Amino acid sequence: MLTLQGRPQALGQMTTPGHAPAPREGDPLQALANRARYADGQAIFMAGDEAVDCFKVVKGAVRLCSLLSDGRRLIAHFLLPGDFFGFKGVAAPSLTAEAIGPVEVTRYPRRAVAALAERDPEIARRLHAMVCRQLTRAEAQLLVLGRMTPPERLAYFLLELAEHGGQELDQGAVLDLPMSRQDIADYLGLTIETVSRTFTLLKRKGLLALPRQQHVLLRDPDALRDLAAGD
Amino acid sequence: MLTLQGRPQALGQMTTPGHAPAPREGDPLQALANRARYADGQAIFMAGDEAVDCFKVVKGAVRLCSLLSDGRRLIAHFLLPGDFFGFKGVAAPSLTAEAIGPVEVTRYPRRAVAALAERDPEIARRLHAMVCRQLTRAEAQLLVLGRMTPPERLAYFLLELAEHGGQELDQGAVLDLPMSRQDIADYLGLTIETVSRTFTLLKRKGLLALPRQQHVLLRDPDALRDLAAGD
DNA sequence: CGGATACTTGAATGTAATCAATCACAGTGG
DNA sequence: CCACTGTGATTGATTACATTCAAGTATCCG
Repeated sequence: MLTLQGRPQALGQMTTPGHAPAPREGDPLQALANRARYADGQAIFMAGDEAVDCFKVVKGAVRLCSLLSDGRRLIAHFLLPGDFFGFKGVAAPSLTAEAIGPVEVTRYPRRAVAALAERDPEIARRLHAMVCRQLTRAEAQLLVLGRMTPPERLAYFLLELAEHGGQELDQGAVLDLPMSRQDIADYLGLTIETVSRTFTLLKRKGLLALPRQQHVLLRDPDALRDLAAGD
Repeated sequence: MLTLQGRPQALGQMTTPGHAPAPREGDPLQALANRARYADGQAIFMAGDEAVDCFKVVKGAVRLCSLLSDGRRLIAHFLLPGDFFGFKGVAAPSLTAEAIGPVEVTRYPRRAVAALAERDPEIARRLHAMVCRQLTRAEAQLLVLGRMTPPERLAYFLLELAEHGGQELDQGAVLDLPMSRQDIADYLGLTIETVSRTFTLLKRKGLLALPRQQHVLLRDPDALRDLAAGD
């Protein structure tokens, strides 16, 4: 019932080649691109501020989060290399984007993107498809936060991350977690302790191993999939 | 920090006049419309099935929900008169739409809507804006499900409902709840008992009154707003 | 008015949160 | 190279709170 979407927000097949800043002919969007870097924890944009740019992650990871005044935090999305963000609508963003570790992004001026979408229906279609995918993704996550147990949530998270890479994970893929346990907790609506205990639980059950704190070996992807599907 | 969006998915200002089936000249979308009725509990479309139509609620209420195989359910959205649904992307819907009580909807054939959007950039823009609003709404709800307490969740729900009507609620608006306590529970990620107890709690605190089971009088909208904002 | 359903309330349980300490690890400087 | 230090992660003990199980009560409909 719960199906994981691969590559949640791939807007196209732009395999940005390394660090070449030259616009790629095939993609009019890429002509608008420029690079930017952010340090660990730095805000890329803030909820409520006027949105001036759209982004694509090139290197590193980004979190999109909401914050309550008493410090409670929820991370709505993690963005990894290849993911686009900040493309939603024209108004001010409702989420804050922050760098997880050093991050490198491509930046597209919002006005130019909008103008391009006006002229080029194909671009408009791609932007629309992107937002639709994000919505589907968010809806799946509502079920996770509203009705799933901690082990189910963690399995969901790990598989989502694994499928982003697109790698076959049937032969014990090793997953690299760029984010902290606190980030994972804030993504899954749990505390850091519960995330830790749940890692330990899944380890004891033989579903995964933790060779390093930031590395996860998925020992039994099928069992994890069953968990993540909630049945 | 948590801002409620009024009229979450108003696609236009189509003030559909009662039961007139005639297409309205000003709106090319309306030319595609036809009517349909559904009985209480009836599925309008099912997650996974091919999407053939888009909808607008005319009368009654609709729930969009996910279901796990063991019966756990989460309602992602409630749709009320004036709300559009089923407009997301071209693929199969990820949520099931069900009638809450007898429902009357306008139906737009998906193919025709897509074709219209191809020809008419203004329509495409409206569709895009609609999906963006839904995404923003879903992101706000992630925070609710992931980090808020039961009273906060209920206050959020009630205000969201109140603001849908667009009425000024400063002078004790009476709210009509078309859905059951179980529906509210499945929307807020709680059990039916917790929803009930939370109603009682807010009643004791003087924030609201329940003249009938389905009617809520918002006695102190400001306090409710503070609760819903989580601070 | 009767019966069914939906909602509320109560008591007990279980689970995740909290509070607190220990452990592992990366980075630094001796 | 290795002890030292600070941060982040894990583990343990306790608490708080929503869930579960179980009556009771109100409401709606025929």
